[in-house]
Amino acid sequence: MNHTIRIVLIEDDDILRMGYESLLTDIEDFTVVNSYASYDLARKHLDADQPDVILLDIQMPGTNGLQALPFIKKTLPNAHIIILTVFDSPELVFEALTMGAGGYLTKNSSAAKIIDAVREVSTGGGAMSTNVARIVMHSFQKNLNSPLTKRETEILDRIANGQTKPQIANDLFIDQETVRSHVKNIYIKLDVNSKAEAIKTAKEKRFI
Amino acid sequence: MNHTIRIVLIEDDDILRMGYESLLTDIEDFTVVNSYASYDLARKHLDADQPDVILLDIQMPGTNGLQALPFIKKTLPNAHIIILTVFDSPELVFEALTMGAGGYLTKNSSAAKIIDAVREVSTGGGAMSTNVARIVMHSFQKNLNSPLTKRETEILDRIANGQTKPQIANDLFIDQETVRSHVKNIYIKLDVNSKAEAIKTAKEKRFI
DNA sequence: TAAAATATCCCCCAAAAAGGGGGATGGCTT
DNA sequence: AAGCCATCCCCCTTTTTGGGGGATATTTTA
Repeated sequence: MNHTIRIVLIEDDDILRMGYESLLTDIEDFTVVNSYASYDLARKHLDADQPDVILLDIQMPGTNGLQALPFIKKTLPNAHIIILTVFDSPELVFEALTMGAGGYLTKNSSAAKIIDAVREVSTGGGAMSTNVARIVMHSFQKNLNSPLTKRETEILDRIANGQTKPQIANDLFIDQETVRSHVKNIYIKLDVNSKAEAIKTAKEKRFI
Repeated sequence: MNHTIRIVLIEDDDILRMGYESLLTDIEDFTVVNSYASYDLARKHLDADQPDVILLDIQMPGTNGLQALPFIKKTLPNAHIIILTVFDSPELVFEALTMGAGGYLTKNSSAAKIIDAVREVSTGGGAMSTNVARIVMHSFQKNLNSPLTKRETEILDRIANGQTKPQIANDLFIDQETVRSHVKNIYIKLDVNSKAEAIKTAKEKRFI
């Protein structure tokens, strides 16, 4: 199959945009159908462009990349979007990920990585620069030195999922009073005295 | 700096293990200090091996990779661990991520990807095969067609974090009764009638 | 512009849950 | 033998919840 990957660039920096365009155009099965300096400029053309992959800058004049993402997904549900950014703060990364980008590259990514990423997302894969991967993996990592026992962790986890003590007791086939005892111990260990505080503390310290 | 990256392989498949060893040994700044068919065999040697990077298979006889991970991290806190697996189920991926691996590769990864991954994790970066990246990114992606309004989502999110209505009211500078109204509407929209159900449903449908 | 959705607030009520205190018991590990 | 762990029991008050019935002003959308 000699299917050409149709690419649209949305990047406000002229130099970078031309750089990407030149880089990607040189790839045999890539076609850069259009490139724009902002989403506001791109918007009315996207439908006609019918891109398979959109390289989308976050910081842009007017509608920024993250704001544009939902609109793009509505207009072109089948397009794969790769976020480009110089920032790599956890907050921005997670916000971008929740918006449903197929890839997230920091701008220091090498040419080879960018080309790989385009190919990956166009086939439904995921692409992440190593900075982003590190941030994401760190967010998953649990604290291995939790003061909580297995049972306590199990129970606090259920509390964090909104279960009441009676429900938890029922699910775990133990008495409500047992759950209560565990909760008491959890509160002592975390030095808190309410559900909300326990959840907050436990999440901050990655006990759950 | 001509620092050699010391690598240990723990992989029960003889062919694969030798394949990796041959592949990695050929890299100038890589040294495969040892390779083992199981964690149980590797355990007593790891301290002497002092690896920078450990390639760790998940499915193994005896202690499997995920079970071994906490022990390895305790023995060698500074070693970077790359999980190798043929499976790529979300459950396994997330479990491995919570254990604190620095990389997660599926076994269909190309030689180049493996070499890249070793280099990445040895410098504290993250490495993820595209399959894994896809799974992880999908887990973050929120449902863009949530029936909940911004305010309702905000409130449900706080409920999911264990906050009570009075606390939420206080934080948002609104009346408890207002919070109550929103909660009522949330329950109607989600067709539930308790906190726990609302959280469960909203998480399943990725509204929060 | 008119209708719908949204965000805000008010009252009634009973049932449920939470949290603080005080225990006990058997099992397992160190 | 001492500690931790998981299990269960009782006292008690306060807080929270959820179901019902509204109102009103702003904002969005059709």
